[in-house]
Amino acid sequence: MKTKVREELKLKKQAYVQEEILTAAATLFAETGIRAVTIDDIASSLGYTKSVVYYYFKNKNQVLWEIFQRIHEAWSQDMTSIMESDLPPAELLGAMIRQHALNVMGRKAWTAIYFRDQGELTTDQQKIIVKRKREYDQLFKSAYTKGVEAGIFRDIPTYLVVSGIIGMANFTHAWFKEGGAMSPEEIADHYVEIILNGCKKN
Amino acid sequence: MKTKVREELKLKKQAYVQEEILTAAATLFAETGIRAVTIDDIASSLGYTKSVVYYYFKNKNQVLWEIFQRIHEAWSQDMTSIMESDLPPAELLGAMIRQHALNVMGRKAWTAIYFRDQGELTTDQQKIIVKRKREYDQLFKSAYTKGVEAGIFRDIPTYLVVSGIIGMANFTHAWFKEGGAMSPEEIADHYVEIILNGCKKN
DNA sequence: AGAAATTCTGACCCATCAGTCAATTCATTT
DNA sequence: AAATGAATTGACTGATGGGTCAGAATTTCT
Repeated sequence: MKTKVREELKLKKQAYVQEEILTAAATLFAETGIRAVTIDDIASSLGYTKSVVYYYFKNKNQVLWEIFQRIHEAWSQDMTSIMESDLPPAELLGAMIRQHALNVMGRKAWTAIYFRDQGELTTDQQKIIVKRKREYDQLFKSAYTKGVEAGIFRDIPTYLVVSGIIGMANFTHAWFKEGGAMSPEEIADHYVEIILNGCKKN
Repeated sequence: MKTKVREELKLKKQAYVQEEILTAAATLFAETGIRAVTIDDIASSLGYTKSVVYYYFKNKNQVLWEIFQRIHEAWSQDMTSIMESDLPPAELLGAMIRQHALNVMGRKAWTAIYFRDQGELTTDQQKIIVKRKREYDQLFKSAYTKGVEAGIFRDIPTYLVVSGIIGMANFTHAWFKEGGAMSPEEIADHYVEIILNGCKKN
């Protein structure tokens, strides 16, 4: 069946162009905000015309939604693989903070979009994102709770601690510059230390 | 000179309507993002027509810029009055964190706009805001540096600590609900404790 | 009351931009 | 070389929304 081979090739090429468009779109969205970016902008940043984008995506919302999907997939994979390694509470929470911070700094555009532009999605899509964010927070919460139960973390409301961690890490997207004085790893490690010390029971 | 009295009255009335419009605009801007809010939306949320807004403001950008001015004024006033009370480093930094967190939670709309929508300003305006933010950060940095010199804080790069603090506090705007389980003061105090413990030299 | 200033209205213009579509080019297969 | 189908173009439409303006309504002053 040559048709099958051809079909696959076609899909691969399409997938490639789609990813290319998504990457370009994400960069532009992050820079100036979704509303400020036209489909023309996305297309011409790749040397295409508007119609090409519409050939690969139904509409602007689908482009945005696919970006959200990519972000979620990547982040949740990273995080769950950490959860599986059963480290003791402090090390576990530390690894999670570190990973989240690295993710943010490694893909600043993603963070900007994921946390700033949720409101551009449809209400149904927003519901999904809210739920996913809750699940993501939940991973941090359970790690912290374990630490409290083990008597090594102070008994502070977990959502407060977790939000603080996420907020602290997310904010790096606003100031971190690739190739600056500190590497993402150093920055992440400092934050891990601040939080772990800050929450340590003494 | 009756004309003078009249002039003043006129200005007062105008000022009142202007503030009214700015408040309404800020709320809407925060909710859905600046681009998503039309001048009509702002006007009709107050029972006015579009033209009324244009009577009091030159254009949409001026509305936004005035909001940014208000935010800066309020925040920098709060902060400098804390700086003037010469507290010892740890207490000083604690008071600043507390104040910033309270400001954020007290005016969630402002925070959303000030940190999310900077990109909607003109480049000249952005430059001013960037400079102001740097000055604001500087206040925190100097407080932290004092603590390091006094040997009570660990010697972590100050911009890292300060960004962490601001990020943590700012993020409350995304989850804090008026009338929830914890008061803004309690939340602020917890964050103060986490940071001070996290940075304490031991 | 009547003049003068102020505030407000609604219709209008114009640029932008999401999304469509018929037609064309290009690549692949037979 | 002809046929099939994928990829691309560019012109078009329709809606939206920023901003203008001439005049109407209202308030204030004399």
